[in-house]
Amino acid sequence: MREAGYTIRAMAERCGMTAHTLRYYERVGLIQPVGRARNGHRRYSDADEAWLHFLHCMRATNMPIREMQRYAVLRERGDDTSIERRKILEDHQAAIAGQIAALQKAHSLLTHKIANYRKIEDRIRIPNSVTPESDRALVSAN
Amino acid sequence: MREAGYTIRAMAERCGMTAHTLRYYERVGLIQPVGRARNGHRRYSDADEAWLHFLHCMRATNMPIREMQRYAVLRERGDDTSIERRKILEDHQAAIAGQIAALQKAHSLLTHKIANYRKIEDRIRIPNSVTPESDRALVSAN
DNA sequence: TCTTGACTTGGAGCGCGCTTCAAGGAGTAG
DNA sequence: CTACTCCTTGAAGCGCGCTCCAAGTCAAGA
Repeated sequence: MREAGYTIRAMAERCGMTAHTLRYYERVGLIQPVGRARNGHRRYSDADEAWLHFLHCMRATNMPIREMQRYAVLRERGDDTSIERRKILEDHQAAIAGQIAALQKAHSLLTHKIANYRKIEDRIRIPNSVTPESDRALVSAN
Repeated sequence: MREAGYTIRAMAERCGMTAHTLRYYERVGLIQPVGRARNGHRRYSDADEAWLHFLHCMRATNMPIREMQRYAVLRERGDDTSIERRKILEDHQAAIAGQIAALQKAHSLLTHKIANYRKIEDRIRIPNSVTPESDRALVSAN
């Protein structure tokens, strides 16, 4: 069975999802019913791939499935839904900015904590060393 | 019932969690059994608060509960678990870096898509305007 | 005394996003 | 023909992280 388009397996690999997930996305309306080979097997187009990549990117940044569904429905309705779709994307972009901020905060917190652990380890490796005044507060601060 | 320490409600607010979540965290061992007032109500200390803030920060950056449990257990075992704990934090920091990268990629993708939607909207507002050559490819590219 | 409200517990329930199962069909190699 | 692989479907199941429920205790206020 040749015929044009990617098999579900191939597309799953290309998009970094599983075949299960692709069927699931189709079932819940995130992607329109996919073309079929004569034997009934799905055949994905390049357009499908682009859309799936987009979906993957949105999911990977924690857009809920429900929101993606809203977007997908608008997309199917055409260009006159542009403003609503843009709103969804802008909201999600703002959500992303928030996530980035939280992650950066945590990242720098971890930098400090990791440095502190190194100090604790030093103290253990060199048992009788004198802990500098300035570090007294840090060490063992969980 | 006065007595020292924060009520569960107060602590929940301070940490941006619900009282339910605080009990849940205690139940699954993320936090040691909390002190009690004479009537059996929980009373949280400042040390509890610091730890809960840390937990909150880790959860907010998608550290799984299981991993936080591993960390909590090591922390209770004391300073000789420093290396293991540091490893956990370093791994999580790396995970955070990965998340930030994915989010930034999505953020810039959205910037482009949003700009494109604006173009579509312009075309609709000024029906007979000429779409510049350079934009032909972009417009309607979902 | 009665009510109100904040807390306690163990256990059940829930929403999300998949993930797996069971049963079956179609095409290919030996 | 047999065996194997890859696909199909509808439906059930699952892991996570809460979230809520039911029933009870306790203390303060009217």
